[in-house]
Amino acid sequence: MAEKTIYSVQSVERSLNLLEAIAGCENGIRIKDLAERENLHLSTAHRLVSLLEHRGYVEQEPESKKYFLGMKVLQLQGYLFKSRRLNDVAAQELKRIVYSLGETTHLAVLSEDSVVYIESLEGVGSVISRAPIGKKVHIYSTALGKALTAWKPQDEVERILHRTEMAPKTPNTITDVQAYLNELSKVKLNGYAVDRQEHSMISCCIAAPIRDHRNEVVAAVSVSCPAHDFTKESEDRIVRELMSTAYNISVKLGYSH
Amino acid sequence: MAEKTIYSVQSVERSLNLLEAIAGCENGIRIKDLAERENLHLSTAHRLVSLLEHRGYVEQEPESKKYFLGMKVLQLQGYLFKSRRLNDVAAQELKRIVYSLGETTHLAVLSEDSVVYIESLEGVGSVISRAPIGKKVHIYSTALGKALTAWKPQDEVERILHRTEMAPKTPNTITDVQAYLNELSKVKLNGYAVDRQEHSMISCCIAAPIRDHRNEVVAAVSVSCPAHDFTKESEDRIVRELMSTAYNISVKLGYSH
DNA sequence: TAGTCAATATCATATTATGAAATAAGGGGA
DNA sequence: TCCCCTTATTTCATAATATGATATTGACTA
Repeated sequence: MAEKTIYSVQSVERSLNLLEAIAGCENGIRIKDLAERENLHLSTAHRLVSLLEHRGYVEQEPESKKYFLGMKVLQLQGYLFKSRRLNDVAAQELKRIVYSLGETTHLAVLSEDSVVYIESLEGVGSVISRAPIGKKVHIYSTALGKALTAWKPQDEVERILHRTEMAPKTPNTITDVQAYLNELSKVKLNGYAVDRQEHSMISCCIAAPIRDHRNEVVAAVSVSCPAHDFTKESEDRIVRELMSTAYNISVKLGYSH
Repeated sequence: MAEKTIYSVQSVERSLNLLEAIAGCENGIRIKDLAERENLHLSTAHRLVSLLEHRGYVEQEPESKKYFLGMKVLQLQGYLFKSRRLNDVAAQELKRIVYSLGETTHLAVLSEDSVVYIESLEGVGSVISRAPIGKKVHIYSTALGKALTAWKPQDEVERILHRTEMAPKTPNTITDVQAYLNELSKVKLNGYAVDRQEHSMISCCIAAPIRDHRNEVVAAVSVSCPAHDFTKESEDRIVRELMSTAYNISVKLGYSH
């Protein structure tokens, strides 16, 4: 928590702002609009974006002149997995879950205030489709979110929630900070988190934390299953599989407590 | 092709260099080594990397002080519009291939000089394992590379090859620019590309181009199969499936020629 | 064909990023 | 336990660099 001094390098910050702005534009954006939106002079925006383009971070569609996010990002992402070892280690285990349970599974980490999917495997014939890798969801309505935050310091969780609008996704969604914190106590007690149609009416989800050598929760695995199949029995079966999977992955990451 | 002037913004370029350097370090890297490697003064490197850290692009492991790629990259990837649309659209079709052929399939795009995998599905019980998403491979030894470059202007392909060391991966690898260009003519004639143990002795691979509304090749799908199973019959069967898959995806992307 | 709007390029200048040097924080050895 | 050495972090004056104004090019429309 010890606050580090924050350095500012104007041109770099502007570049990152531009990159993220372009990233957020599904249909691309023209340089002029971009400059306006970011309050930059046209020539400045153009110079910075040209550089990003040259480096492959953004691409310009020749005919519309609109800028889109570039494929370089994918390459970076490829390195991310390698560097984190998580994926390599987790891939085998996820496959095993899918084979044994036939349900869709996800691997996710916490990034800033969000749950970010970093791997997913769709159950053969499963009704629940996998989330695209890189997708962000809120912490408050998902089992993964609960599993990823349950062991964090409470004040940190509160801070995240205060920055988040806890809009109800379904009638079951937890929309109250205190209620969420209570839920987290249960998660810690059980060792796993459950989403009972809180994110979507069609599915329920169970998630378990993955820990590294420091005993820190660094990721979480989940299994989703159709709400109408979610009985006490299936829940127990999934929990058993999931906990052992999460444990195996943790051990491979160096966890030994 | 008209050469654009390349702008340079020192601090931004340095930041991107640092980001990419960190990305390439599987085991993380300390600021001092990073500064040395990039020929930057320690304080400059530190300032820039701190900024990247603050923005979530890199993360510093507290005890070792080493820097790793951050999770922000995943969020960006989630925004990758083109590829996401591509992924959504392609996912269904890839699944179909896996079901019908039982072989591992890949979806890739060209980024800079490389083939980059953006989606992969492993065939149930297949010997060929899927490449990790984000992985880069050279264009000259893979069916995907051929499919992605065959319809590009020849001079562009030549330029890529001249920047690439065409090292033989197997005795079958094409290591000569002219031979590769000839191969591309065949690809264009057939409408699909084949790798006959050119990248690895254990597998063969067939790839077909995916086009968008402009008729441009924007991606390619491939099916890999064990070399010993690669008969004329299996080739035909795969080609048939693959071509219709590539066509379906193209149509969904707006292709209509 | 002229006129408009947006993208791209050039360039002098002031702002900003820089490197040097100081400080803080660990970590290992005596 | 304490000291020394290494490395991370911070500060700050200055020169180099990024900036915005302006000019040019190009594409589209009426």
